[in-house]
Amino acid sequence: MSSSSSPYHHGNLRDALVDAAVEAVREGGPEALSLRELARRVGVSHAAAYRHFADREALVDVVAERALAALVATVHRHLDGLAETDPVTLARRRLREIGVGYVEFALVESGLFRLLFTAYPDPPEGKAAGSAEVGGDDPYGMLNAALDDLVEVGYLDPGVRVGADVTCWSAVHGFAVLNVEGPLRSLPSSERETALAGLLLGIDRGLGVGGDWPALETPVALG
Amino acid sequence: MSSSSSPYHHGNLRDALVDAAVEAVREGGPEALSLRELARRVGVSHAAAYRHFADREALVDVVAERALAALVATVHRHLDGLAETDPVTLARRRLREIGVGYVEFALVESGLFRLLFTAYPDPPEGKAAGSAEVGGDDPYGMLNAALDDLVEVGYLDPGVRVGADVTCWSAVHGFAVLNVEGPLRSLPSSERETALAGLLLGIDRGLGVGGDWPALETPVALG
DNA sequence: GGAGAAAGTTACCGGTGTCAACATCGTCTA
DNA sequence: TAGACGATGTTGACACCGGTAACTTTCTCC
Repeated sequence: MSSSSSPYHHGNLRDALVDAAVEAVREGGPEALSLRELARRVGVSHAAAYRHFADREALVDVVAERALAALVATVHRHLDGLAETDPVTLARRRLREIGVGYVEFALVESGLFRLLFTAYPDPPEGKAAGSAEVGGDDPYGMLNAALDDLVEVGYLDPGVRVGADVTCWSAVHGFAVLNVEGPLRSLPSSERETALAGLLLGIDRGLGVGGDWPALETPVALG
Repeated sequence: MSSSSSPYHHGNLRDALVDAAVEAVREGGPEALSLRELARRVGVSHAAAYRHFADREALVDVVAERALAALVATVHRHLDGLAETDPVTLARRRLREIGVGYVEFALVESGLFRLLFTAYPDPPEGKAAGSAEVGGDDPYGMLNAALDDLVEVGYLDPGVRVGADVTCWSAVHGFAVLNVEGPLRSLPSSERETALAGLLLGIDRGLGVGGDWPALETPVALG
């Protein structure tokens, strides 16, 4: 009497819960992640989740990992779309596309983005901790790699390089936050794009070593 | 028999609730703002609050106003501490002190800061809406005033002026967010200060019209 | 001195996270 | 092959939360 209807054991509840959680967060942000609601959706009793997650936070952390991976994927996609021969221009456009991808993800997947930054999987911090850090699979690593490239091709002064990572991250992240959940959230998207273009241009110009490089001409398109 | 013990009517429940709410948020952030807990603290039944606030959100909005006022006050305090004769240097240092004050507030009053940006009292947006906007009593207005000053004294190119407001706000806000609740939250404060100094220097340098202005020398001190 | 509004109260509803006790199932071993 | 055991899922409770309705007390004003 167990074969038909619903089996007592779900089979892979954990994965099902995570999938449902990701979906819920995509649609309603972090505050839409309710264990009971998830259990309901998956067709399981409200306490079942505790066999797989210590508490709500533990599930949030797993969703955050997924969100981070998705963010990295979006940025990578932007990077891969780059066709450019001149190494200096390529490096500059790389940095810029990281910013565009970051902001695009924040706007398109705002639920995941918001959750990600209330539970960021442990920080870059000391910059010397983890092994695969620079260039690794987090936005900060990619940013650092891009900045190092800019130094290598001679566009970025090594002295300026030091604080550039935090500055770039701050600017782009701040733009994203202000536009996703902040006071700029109802800006028309055209204005938003020109504003972002201006910001990225400011970064590019502010970083340049002062040579006679022409400005990057490509417009910004989000989404 | 109403004079002693506890009078049926509190007297000024509304103010008491707001005060208690501000205190709770200062200590525990937005998620610590519970109507029932507040009612308990003030010594009143849990439903009493609904005579003064439509719902929780309404109280949050009032706290947000207070938070905004406190933020503005902090920035103003930094601005008032400026003694400088040269108009260009003064304008540049004004812009910088706005950034420092903003970040300082975010770090010192992190609870209020976090609440503020989940319920920002309606946005600058169209830039043409409200009356007392530029130079008014919100950080965005102060920022715009400072940038206009920079144009007036000849430090900032009018063409660059256009997007400068969003860029500056994004950079400083992003820095604050990353350091308050984000991946940089456990950065040692000395590193934090040098990072902020670098960011503000980047802004100042990126905005400069290219004259022979010397770099601002003052270090950043938070708190 | 009433009438009526303002500002409290209690009692309830549905929602949440979390835990303890119990039921069921697969699996591994005596 | 029988049975024990651990993994997994269920039920029922508890303590919170925000919110509403109905009732009571107090203040104010005519």
